[in-house]
Amino acid sequence: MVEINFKKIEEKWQKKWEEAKLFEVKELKDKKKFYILEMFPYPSGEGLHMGHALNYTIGDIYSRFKIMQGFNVLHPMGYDALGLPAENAAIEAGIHPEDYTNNSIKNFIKQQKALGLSYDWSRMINTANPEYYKWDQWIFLKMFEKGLVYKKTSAVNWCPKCNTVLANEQVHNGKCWRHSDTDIEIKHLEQWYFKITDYAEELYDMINELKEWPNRTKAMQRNWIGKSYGTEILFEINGEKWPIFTTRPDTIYGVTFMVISAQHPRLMELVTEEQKQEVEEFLKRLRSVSEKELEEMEKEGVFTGSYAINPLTKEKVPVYAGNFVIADYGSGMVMAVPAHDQRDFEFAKKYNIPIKVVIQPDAYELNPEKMSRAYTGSGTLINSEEFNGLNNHDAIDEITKYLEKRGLGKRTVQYKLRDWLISRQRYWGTPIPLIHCEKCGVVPVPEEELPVELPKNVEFGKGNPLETAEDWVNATCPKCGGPAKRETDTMDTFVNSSWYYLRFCDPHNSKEIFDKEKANYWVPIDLYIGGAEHACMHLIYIRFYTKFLRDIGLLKIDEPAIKLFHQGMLHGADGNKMSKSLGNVINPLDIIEKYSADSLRLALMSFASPDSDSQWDEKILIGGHKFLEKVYDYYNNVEIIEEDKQTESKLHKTIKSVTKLIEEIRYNLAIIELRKLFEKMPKKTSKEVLENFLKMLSPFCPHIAEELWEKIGNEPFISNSKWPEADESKIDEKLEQQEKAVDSLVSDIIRVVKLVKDKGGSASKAYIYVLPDEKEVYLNEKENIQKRAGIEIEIFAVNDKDKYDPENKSKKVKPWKPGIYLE
RNA sequence: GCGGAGAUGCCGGAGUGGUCAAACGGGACAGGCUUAGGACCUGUUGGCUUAGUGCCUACCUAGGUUCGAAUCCUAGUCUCCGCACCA
Repeated sequence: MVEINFKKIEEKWQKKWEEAKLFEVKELKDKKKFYILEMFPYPSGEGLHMGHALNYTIGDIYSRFKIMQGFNVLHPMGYDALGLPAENAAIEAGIHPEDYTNNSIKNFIKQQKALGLSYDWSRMINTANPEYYKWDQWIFLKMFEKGLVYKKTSAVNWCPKCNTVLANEQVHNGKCWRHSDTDIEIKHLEQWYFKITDYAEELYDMINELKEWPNRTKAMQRNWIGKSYGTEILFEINGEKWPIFTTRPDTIYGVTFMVISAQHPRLMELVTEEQKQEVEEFLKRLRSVSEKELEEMEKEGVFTGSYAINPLTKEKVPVYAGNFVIADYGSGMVMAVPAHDQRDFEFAKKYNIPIKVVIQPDAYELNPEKMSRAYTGSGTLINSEEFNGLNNHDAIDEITKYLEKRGLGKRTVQYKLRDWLISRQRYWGTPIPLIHCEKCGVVPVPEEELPVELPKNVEFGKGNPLETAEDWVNATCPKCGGPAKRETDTMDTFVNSSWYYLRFCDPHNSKEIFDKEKANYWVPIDLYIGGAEHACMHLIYIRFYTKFLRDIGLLKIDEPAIKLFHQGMLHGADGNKMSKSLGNVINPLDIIEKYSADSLRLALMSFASPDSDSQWDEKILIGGHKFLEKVYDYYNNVEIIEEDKQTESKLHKTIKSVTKLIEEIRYNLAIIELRKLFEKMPKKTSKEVLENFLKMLSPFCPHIAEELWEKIGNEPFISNSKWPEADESKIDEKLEQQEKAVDSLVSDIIRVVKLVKDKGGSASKAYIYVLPDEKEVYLNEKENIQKRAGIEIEIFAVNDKDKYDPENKSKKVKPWKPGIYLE
């Protein structure tokens, strides 16, 4: 077999694609568009890792497939360049984040090109570029204008490693999403928020419209947004009506106390003089614990000194401040029914608060004295005045109606989703375009002054670096012209990635965020590919932004992406997550160097289905590499003939299945189909077979496909040639059957030879007896059969007069099941 | 606690009512080629049995539906993942 210089071939075609601007696209009205996007990377100094390579290859195959199918394919790439890791890495390396980031991007591009990815590089974007983040600021101002931006002081999540606050979505299990070893601290700070909760309802309800999103992602989003139906009930405390939210109004007669969140902004209004000290001590203690510890803490609380009046019973119940009530869910205060809620039960036991049973299960009788846990099941109402005897499910409705009639409450819907905390006390992010004026208060930077660029001269390492840029901080108030100060918080980097897909439609527009017509030509994204870990972060934010931009008239779509695809996690060969400390990291570039980009692409798609987790396996890589060598070798020696019905039949069957499998992103199976076809391609075959096999191979292994396409006498490029269509009339099941019959004859001969030899006999020739009308088929395959079975054969029809058949084996012959006699 | 995914032969991994002892790859084994090894080619790879056959046992466990189940239903076991004091 000849040595193949994969590297030379790959560089040759990468250059040609680039020179031909093969993947650059424009809006073409008469062509059907297809927008395919992989989640853009955060360009770290480490360069491309295997997960990136997997992600991009999945997208690239689809993109190439769609191009060949005649779609106008937008397939862009950009860099999510702002963010803390770059800032930290830059500080560590002693260089400016901008230089650090630009180097990383250059490195990324080089590596992505080496993979042979079909991007329209002319549309590349870099979010750290002021021409990009200018539009982040522009959107911010639009939101500000619409009242979707606000500032509030509250308990926030602080990551001591990042040195900044985090959004709710970025706290995973009480730890920072970037530092899984770092406990989140609770701080009370004034921060900027986006009012994403204004969109909670639509974000929740429209999940149903996301027909081609993975179910688990939709489930996670539903869970995260957390819609629940319930009743808001007004409790009077100190002469004032306080609303509380409950999903169990049926238990209202069982309320024996109330709990207000320790983080509630109005908590102190309820605290009496006598209880003040105790409450403050409690709060102080809570402030010193991390979020994680808070979650693991026992339910605790202190009496506030105030009493609430139950609107139905008129009973007075004590109000406690508690550590287990969430300040910004519902109204931050709950009615506590210890008999029928486990948390309330534990709290009541701890503080000796009475327990009142109001729902009796059908099977037995509850005794408040003897209960060891709350009864949360269904049953019949007792101790509930006129509602006694009602089934509790009906009571939910009845009691709510009763309350509504008297103006004491109403049906409502609550969401778990919190507003998006976007303030970050760090440098490498989009500056918030606001100015603080002593006279005028908070004043937005006028649109025409955008972008507010990041100042270059800042000091890193002491709190928020922006505060050290005095020239920058000191500004004039756009309203009164007086001295003022710039906002030094920057925006969460998730802001940048929330609308980047739109900028790709018109990346160099300096006049507006994007041309509406261009954007509306390309959107929505037809196929969006990325990791599942973004289900409750990026994928909620991008939906929110899309809806907002629609509402200000820029877009006509409701959702950013039609189909969402999550690639599986690629683990190291040892089954663990690839990590430097475990030493199981495989670098894509090393593999490209040692084997080839095509081999890597093939391997990445062969480990398992692209959406399931898999392990790196050198053997699969080598197996694929060998396959490509065989293909190359084959095309260099194949003899082209006019027609090859047998293989063409197989070809068209394969076209049918491969097309479907690629469409469904089941690339691993598509590759298997191609391998099966190749296995059956004979030394002499038709151009139709040769061309179409290569076409189908080309999305997976585009370089070698181009090379061999040229070799068999075609003009470049196979990359934009027409995807084959299955011709049903060429699929001949009879030929397939014959092929199977030949296969089984071969293995039958081998089996019988072995049996004979095992019994001490010998066999040097096999006589084969077939039905008369099958004879020709077998004769045509004679050489093939001899070679494969490793024995000389002679074929007779059962009715041949002069056949040699000493044991009368022709008697056993059935259709496509020849008789065999060995000598 | 809530929600999601899954459990298939030595391994990876297809298959989701019959055409399934179950694709494809890897490994192992046998044969060919070769001075030898590698590479390459051919075949075998649940058990028993047989001149290429037939039978039995199999797709986490236990039941069930069906003429028929790896595939559907019920219960259970285990694994992975996400969220989690959301009232």
